[in-house]
Amino acid sequence: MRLSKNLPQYKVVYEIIRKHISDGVYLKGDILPSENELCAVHQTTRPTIRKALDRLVHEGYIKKKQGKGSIVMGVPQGVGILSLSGTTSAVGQENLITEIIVKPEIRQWDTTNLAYPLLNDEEEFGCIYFERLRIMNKQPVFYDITMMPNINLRRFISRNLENKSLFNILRTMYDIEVTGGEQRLMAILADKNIQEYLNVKEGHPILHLNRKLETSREGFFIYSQVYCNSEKYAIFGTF
Amino acid sequence: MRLSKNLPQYKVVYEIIRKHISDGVYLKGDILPSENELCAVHQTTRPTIRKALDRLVHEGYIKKKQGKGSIVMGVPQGVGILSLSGTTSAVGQENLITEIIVKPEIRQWDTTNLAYPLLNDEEEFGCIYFERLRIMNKQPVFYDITMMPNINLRRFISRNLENKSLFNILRTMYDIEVTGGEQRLMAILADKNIQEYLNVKEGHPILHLNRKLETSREGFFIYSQVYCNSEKYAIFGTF
DNA sequence: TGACACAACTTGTATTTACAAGTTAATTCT
DNA sequence: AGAATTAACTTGTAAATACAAGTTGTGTCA
Repeated sequence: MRLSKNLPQYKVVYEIIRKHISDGVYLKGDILPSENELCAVHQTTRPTIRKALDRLVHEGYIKKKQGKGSIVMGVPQGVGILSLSGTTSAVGQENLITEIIVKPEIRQWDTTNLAYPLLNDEEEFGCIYFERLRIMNKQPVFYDITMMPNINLRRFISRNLENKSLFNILRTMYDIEVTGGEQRLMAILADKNIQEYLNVKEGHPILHLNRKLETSREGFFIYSQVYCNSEKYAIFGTF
Repeated sequence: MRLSKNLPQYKVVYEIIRKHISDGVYLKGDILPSENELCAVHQTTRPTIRKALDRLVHEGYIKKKQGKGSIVMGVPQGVGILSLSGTTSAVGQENLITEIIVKPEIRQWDTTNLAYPLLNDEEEFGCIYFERLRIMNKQPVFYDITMMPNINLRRFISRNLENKSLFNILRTMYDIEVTGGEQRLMAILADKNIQEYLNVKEGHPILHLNRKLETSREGFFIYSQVYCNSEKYAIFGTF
């Protein structure tokens, strides 16, 4: 895959700075080079640089202050709730292990728990289905079911989801970016299944998210259901 | 109050279009006048118009499509969860009644349930405190406690919160906009207090949000705790 | 009639230039 | 030395211009 995609300049700049922040080249509290310096470095003009920075501001990587500069905030802890960055970065990567309960496989859509109607194309192509369990400090915290249409995702079912996040794979391997989405959120009591996976007793309150994620590929949506034991690890999110 | 605030042009344009959408002048599915037309109408240039539209896109009021135009999406259903638009617009205003449990009053901070440390100034000035109950179709759904520092909010405690949302009052009366925030989210079991207010039995799962909202006024944060009976009205949010 | 090509739209990207406004540190004056 | 001013930064706003790229309907040609 690895399409070298002719990105517009401002996105190139955005990607570079973004990577620098997530790689720790710039640390929280640091001040980025001034816009004029960035112009010089990337051989472009202020509006272009500013567009890149706007995006970083929007996603929470930096904050700007007139007269001062662009202050690095670090990798955002999820926008909304567990949202644009995926579960992995929403809780922090430390001590997080992903266990695959059901490996990615192609099967029919299971619409019983789906809060959203399926599009025709989606129904036709079938779905890629998998279940994962996220474990923090030996304690299972998230149990999630993901479904997405089997459209143009070659070799996906053979990919290893354990270490890399789903969003990263889609981003780097298939040039699919999650651009937004909607979710329904509720508190429920753990059923037998959940009790087992999340290791909780009957009557334990569980956070349930039913989500539909939108991507940069038109008509390609990701459906997921997340069950979370929020007893020790409350979900944290900025917006 | 009512400071006529010298807004920059792009914000003026943004406010006008935003109002047109929330007032129903433009309906969902409509296509906005083209950028060039908007330039003519508002006597400005494309970069300015585009900056206004960018913001509308970002907040979910419109979507843009190259070659086609700007498509109206309607008033966004909350960004993240119950977030930038406040509870009122997150669940839709139909059949929503707000009952004031504790009228706004000035008191000391109650830090027992607060997940965030207070700043010195905030502690010093004391806090404006109130509790509200949101009722949908005669069913109590949200119970929320709000605290904010008592800084430069003249006459706030005498304002009527029942019909207008807190965010609207802050926006129109004090020129304070909520720009973002962070929240912790968990599922809990209703305690005695919650059982009574939300009219649920013991052992009922409740959605609990502990939030710190950031505003356009530096150093002014709003702290709120929301308890939600998500049995019938799952919280819906886009991001 | 049907398919193709084109023209007239739309938004997307990029440069250049200019000035306003906030911050900071050095300099100057008292 | 201390306070006030200033100069040199920073980001914020705005205009004018150009071309690229996607969409749509019109028109022409077969």
